[in-house]
Amino acid sequence: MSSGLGKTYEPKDVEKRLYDFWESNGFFESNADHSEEAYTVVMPPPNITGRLHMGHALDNILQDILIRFKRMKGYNVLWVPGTDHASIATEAKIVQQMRKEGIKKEDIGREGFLKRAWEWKEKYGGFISDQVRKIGCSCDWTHERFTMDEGCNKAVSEFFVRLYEKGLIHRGERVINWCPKCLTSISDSEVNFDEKQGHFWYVKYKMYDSDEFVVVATTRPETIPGDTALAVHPEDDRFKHLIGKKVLLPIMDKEIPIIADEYIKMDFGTGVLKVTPAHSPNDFEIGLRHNLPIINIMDENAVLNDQAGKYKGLSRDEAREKIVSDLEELGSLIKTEDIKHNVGCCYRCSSAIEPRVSAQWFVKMEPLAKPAIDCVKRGDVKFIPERFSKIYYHWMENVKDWCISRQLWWGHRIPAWYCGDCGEITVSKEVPRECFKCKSENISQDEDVLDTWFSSALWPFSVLGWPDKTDELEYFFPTDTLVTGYDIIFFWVAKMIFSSLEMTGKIPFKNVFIHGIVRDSQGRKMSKSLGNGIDPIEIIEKYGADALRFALATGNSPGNDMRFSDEKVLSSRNFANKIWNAARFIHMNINGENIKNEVPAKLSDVDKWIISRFNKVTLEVTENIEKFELGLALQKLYDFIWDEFCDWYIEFSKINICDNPENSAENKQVLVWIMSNTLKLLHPFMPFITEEIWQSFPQSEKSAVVSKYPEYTDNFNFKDSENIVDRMIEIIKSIRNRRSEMNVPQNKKTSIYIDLLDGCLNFKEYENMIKKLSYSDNLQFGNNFNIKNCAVILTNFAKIYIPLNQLIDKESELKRMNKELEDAKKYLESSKLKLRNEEFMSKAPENVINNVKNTVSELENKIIKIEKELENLIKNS
RNA sequence: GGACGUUUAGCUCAGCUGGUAGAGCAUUCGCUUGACGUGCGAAAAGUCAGCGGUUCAAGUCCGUUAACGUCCACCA
Repeated sequence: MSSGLGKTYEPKDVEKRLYDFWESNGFFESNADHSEEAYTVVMPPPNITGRLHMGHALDNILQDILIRFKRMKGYNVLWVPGTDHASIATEAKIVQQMRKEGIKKEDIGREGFLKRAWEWKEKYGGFISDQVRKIGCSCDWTHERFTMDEGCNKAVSEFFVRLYEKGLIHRGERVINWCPKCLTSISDSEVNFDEKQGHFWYVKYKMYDSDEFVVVATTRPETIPGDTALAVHPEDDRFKHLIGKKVLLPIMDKEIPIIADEYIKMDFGTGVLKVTPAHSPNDFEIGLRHNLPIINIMDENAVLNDQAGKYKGLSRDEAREKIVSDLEELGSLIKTEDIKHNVGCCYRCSSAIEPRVSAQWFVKMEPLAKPAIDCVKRGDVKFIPERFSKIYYHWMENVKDWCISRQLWWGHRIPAWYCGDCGEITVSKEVPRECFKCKSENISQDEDVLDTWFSSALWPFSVLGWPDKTDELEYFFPTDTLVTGYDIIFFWVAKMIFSSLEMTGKIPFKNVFIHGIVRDSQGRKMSKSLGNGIDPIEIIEKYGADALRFALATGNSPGNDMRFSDEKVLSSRNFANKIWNAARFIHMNINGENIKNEVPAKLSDVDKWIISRFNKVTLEVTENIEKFELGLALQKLYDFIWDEFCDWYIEFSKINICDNPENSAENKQVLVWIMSNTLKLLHPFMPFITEEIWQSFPQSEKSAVVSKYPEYTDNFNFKDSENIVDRMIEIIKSIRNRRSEMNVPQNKKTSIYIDLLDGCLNFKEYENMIKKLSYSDNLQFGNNFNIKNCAVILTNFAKIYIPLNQLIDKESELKRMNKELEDAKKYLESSKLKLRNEEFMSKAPENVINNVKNTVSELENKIIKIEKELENLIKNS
């Protein structure tokens, strides 16, 4: 950029060019050269299902801030990007796409389908990397990975086989969550419970050998054909005499036993439970305890099968209707009650889950959970904010076995082969030629694929080469920080922790930095069905990536949700423009001169003031980022740049450069130096604009990306100068304030007389600055001015007179002064009260007491002055 | 049924280890000031949800209540 450029920052002109520059220079690349301490982040791989949404943008931006910061801090930084095959989600998308073409999965077969899926992956995976680049993420593309690439496949097999050999993976028949629409099993984490309106049907079950009957309350009469017992509590006096006897299963004309089990709650429903082992996890357990038959009455589409007798062929909803009416006809239905109850639904398609017994693969969780809990308890893995560790514990401590097989095609095929002869299972990393037991070659691989989280669980180390012992694994692992949303703690974070401990013996990451979700301006979750989603790429095209980044990072506090609104982006864009123009101003003034980008030897108080302030901001921002308080850090940079640098230092400089054109070299040098270094501080947050401007000034480094992050130094603490300039600002502000209160327009200049009460301060050097910035055409310093008809401002160190002649309204001035007096007296009283309080005096720390003492003496002075001025005012009127 | 979060200016939210509350947007007034009107200067605006406690001192720590929100569990 140069001074000849436009008044506004145009992100479109720079973003693509700079990203290419960074990437082609290899600034983001890293290797295990052991040069410096490593800092590693693996990107939570976005699903290849489509475009990135605002949540991804937030997640990636937070990572990029940390990564760029650490890189500039001198770490050997590795940020691994990648995408997730997202088994079920992607498969559903492809099926949906195929449906539009009138094709079914079965039409093209497994191979044909996988071919299509890989084409999908190429296309959408590419979109996503492209979008990640647009956001400005400085990840190492030479390390880009995919959860189904060769290395990850190898890791998945290794993981599966090792767990299997250890007895932690097994295949078995259990009641699992079956989605009749996705046609696959899903894990417990993938079931959402939605409250739905339903009914309690009270059904009569007649005793087999008497006219006595019991009543069962059920929400699912369609499962009656699968009932294999009724159960009551063993201590329930109402039913004790019936235990062991048989009842007639209505509509099926079948006898089933009444059993006793402690699981039954006497005070719930009628106290009698119909046991349907094939269609309820709890009933399945009861069935196991009592050796009950397990009758699966539904097929994969949740349509009733042969076992349901005459109800065969009906969907579960049709069957419910039919069975209820049949029961009614038989007189077995006693009453129907409306109830609200929670129904498990598929997290993807929202259809009601059908608990269904089937053969699936499971990971035994208990032995894995314990070390995973311990490593967080020990603090090896830290959650930020800390409260999320509680959620993690709760889940880990109650975790059930993990169902990992899915009846899908897109994903990692289960590395297990069944022998057609002896029926044994061969589990192997390599494709086996024969059954390990009977050596038969008549073997076939399991048709199912693995849960998508099975491969994501390995992500932090599979991307570094595991299971091979690579240099990268040695050097970059464990990774440092995982950045992710709280909505994914169970799905992913927990699984990575136990998998890593089990496979590598190490934690996967030291910190888990949790952020909230991005909501719309009304606080609603962004969703497709609501149509309130905002596309981050559209925002970038309209306002620039830096504006998007600023909007998402500012005011963001760990773990909390945030709202996204146009106003926020707009003010972010304005901030970018502000910086742009500050730079334009500097360029206009240095006007091609060869300015050294360093702190000059000779400094004015104003120079020292801004350097000192910059130094403090550097310290605070660094500390904030290290504590993951990114929103706070950014806020401080914003305030520093806008309020201190632009509104004051640049304004001071204008006057100085104008007054001493031949003597302003140092001033220009400070402008360039502060600007350059502030841009560095800001670079992790707004990489494009900072780089663009930074490069326009003389630099010894090639790019802000690889420049050294500024550091706090004691050499730049100029307390005295800070004090002087702060007071100067106070004087200017108080004059502006008073003028404004009296409705003096800015284009009307006034005289100003300043009586400095504090001998050690000499503002004369800055006379012109004060004069111009307080809209005055005549400024005088002196003592004991005697000026009539003027507004008087009293500060702790100065008495300022503004003659306003005809403008001054004595009435309002009197009123104002009286109020000022009153306020001061009030404040004085409360301060004095403190000093009289013995406990305060004995217990409060000395500096607090001194502060109060100072306040008291200042206030006392002020009150005397105000009273005197009041007297003058009255005398003169 | 458990757990957690939020409650601060009209709106959206900051406020770290306790020391008389801040920003952005909106509002009002004034400004073609030599980078920026995507700007400059100024103003108004808060019983920090209620109650109780600890403390010399509470927005901040503890307890409790309420409203809203989230997660977990789930009984047929």
